[in-house]
Amino acid sequence: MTVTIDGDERSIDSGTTGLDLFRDRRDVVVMRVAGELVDLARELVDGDVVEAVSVNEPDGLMVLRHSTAHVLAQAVQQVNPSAKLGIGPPIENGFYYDFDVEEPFTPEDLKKLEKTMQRIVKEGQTFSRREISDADALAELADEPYKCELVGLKSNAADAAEGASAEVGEGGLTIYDNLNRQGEVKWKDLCRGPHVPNTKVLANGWSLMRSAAAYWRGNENNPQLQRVYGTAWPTKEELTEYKERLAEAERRDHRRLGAEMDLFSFPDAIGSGLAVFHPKGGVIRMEMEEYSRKRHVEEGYEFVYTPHATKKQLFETSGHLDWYADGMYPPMHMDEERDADGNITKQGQDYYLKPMNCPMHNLVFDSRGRSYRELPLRMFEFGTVYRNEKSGVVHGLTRARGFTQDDAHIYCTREQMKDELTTTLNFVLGLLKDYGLTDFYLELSTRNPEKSVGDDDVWEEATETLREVGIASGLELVPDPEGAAFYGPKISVQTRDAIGRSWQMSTIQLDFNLPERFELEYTAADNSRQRPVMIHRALFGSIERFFAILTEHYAGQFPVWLAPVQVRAIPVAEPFNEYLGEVVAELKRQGVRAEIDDSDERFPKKIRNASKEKVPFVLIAGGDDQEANAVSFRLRDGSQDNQVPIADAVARIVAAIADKVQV
RNA sequence: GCUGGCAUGGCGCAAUUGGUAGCGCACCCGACUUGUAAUCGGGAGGUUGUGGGUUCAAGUCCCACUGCCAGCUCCA
Repeated sequence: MTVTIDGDERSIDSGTTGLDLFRDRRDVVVMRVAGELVDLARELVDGDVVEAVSVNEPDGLMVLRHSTAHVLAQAVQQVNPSAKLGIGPPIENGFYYDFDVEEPFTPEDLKKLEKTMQRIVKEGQTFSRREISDADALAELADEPYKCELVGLKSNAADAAEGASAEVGEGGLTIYDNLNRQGEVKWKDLCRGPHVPNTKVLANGWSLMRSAAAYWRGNENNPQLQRVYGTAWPTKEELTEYKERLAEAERRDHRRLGAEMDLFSFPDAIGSGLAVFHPKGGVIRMEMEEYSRKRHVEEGYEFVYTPHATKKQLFETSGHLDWYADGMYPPMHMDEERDADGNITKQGQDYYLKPMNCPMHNLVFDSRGRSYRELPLRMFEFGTVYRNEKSGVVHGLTRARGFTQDDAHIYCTREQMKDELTTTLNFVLGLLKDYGLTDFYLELSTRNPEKSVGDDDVWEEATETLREVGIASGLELVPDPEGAAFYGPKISVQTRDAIGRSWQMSTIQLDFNLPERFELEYTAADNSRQRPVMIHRALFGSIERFFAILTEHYAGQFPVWLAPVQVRAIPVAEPFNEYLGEVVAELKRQGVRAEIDDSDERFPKKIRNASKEKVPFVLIAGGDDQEANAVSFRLRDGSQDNQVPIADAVARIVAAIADKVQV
């Protein structure tokens, strides 16, 4: 019979499997037949179009990780036969498997499980597929209540739970038996497959990472299972590299750098998720804000300031209390008066800390009659908001309970909307680039019918407008179905940082609903009353969070314009203090944050201190420099540039700041 | 909020079976000071996150609370 293998037609005997075909290619873990991933052990039939799938490509790697998850589950049930199986899919960088067990896993348990897995891997067990009817599966898996639940849900596995489609898919059910070399069944699991042919393929490229609870089928009303996370790679070298990437991310963690570099802290006395910025962090933040202000002025934004607290009514009008009351700080009951007997003599009222700035900006818009001549009206504010984030989600500066949005609301006509969105998107991207981010893509978040207000055609128009603007940008546009806020669709700018992690940055939301709720109006050219369209736009999202992202992106080595200390002058010895002091004075006159280290420490210690503080420019002067009326540069990478004439050195530093370059 | 773990001077860590809380860095004082990541000596600093309990005795065991870490759920 004839099959097509990786584009070449070949004639093969009946009964030939992928194992036979790809015997010489050790990297091939699975194959694609007519575009579908199947086990190598599958027998091919006449006319099949077959592609080898290497462990080094995404599909192959996923299969490897899925199979590793199976070995984990096998090990868990070997150690603890009463453990019930949940779901065990591959994920980015690895896999997890959920178990219902009496006692949560301890770190020692994980070590023991790794040893057990190691034995299974070394034993070279094969994954053997067998088809089974629903009824037979339910009978065979009677001891696995979660698997049985999945059997009942299989027709819409994608909805059943994240990862459920790894276990059951549309069509017939399959069970994988793990066979030892004698062909004995050592373990089995309901699974859609495919799998690598043999556990030996896993080799030494995997590792268990951590355990934690997870809700069954991702619903917090369901019981919690114990989830074990692992990672798996084609080779031990790639595993080691992955672990090194994790270590690098840890070294860059803004919470760690924030403490080390004295940038900010979260005093217990203030409360969870509420940061204070120390002087060095304050400088960085001030520079970030100042530059943003300057650019907003240039782009025609006007600046407003609004209070942090407001009466309840405002958030009833906006609808925020309907949707987000749980996420708001509880109300403060004000102005109530009682007599001596405790009877209320004056009704009080509730005030809330603001979780959003938009209602306040609407009130500014509505403070007087507006003309079409004023539109687009662009209001900007560094508006500090407070949100009652659940205790378990607070995370450094990236998820705080109090933070400052660089928030703008643009009021315009429907005709202006598209141009305005285009301009805004370009402005946003340009500004992010100025802060040193370069790698972007867009995400289009569309309506969630369960969590939204407004008419369909209005949503449709808003969504299509955003889509057109997104496509016109030329950036990749990724759909985010049902990800929109209740009042309108949004486009968000995602950025990848220096070590490849993506972050959601700016959001641009189109909103026809709040203008309606606030009954905002302007007078059009024909003297009619018209409703403006509102564009919500945050660029950093939150300044605190952007601060954290930049800190991690730069690993604390900020570009000169943001660095808390831009120049540290270090005399080789005490006699040169005065000479270097004059250079520092000149730099200060030019607005540079320069300081001299005239402490009693010895020279090498001063170099070390400057290095640990990640100061971008270290200026050194000794006898050679003084004679030449020069200074020597030492940069953060340890490189040097000796005997640079003072005027040149100053010019170089001033230019590096003005050009916002990294050094 | 849920599950698990953790909490010892400013920071990083130590303290045997429950038995006198130590070390390094930073800080203060003194001496030293000539070319690229740690000069030497001395000093000060902690009722061990908070509140209860068990015990002759608690950093260590138990309970509650607060905070932090990981994951889940959530994220306007």
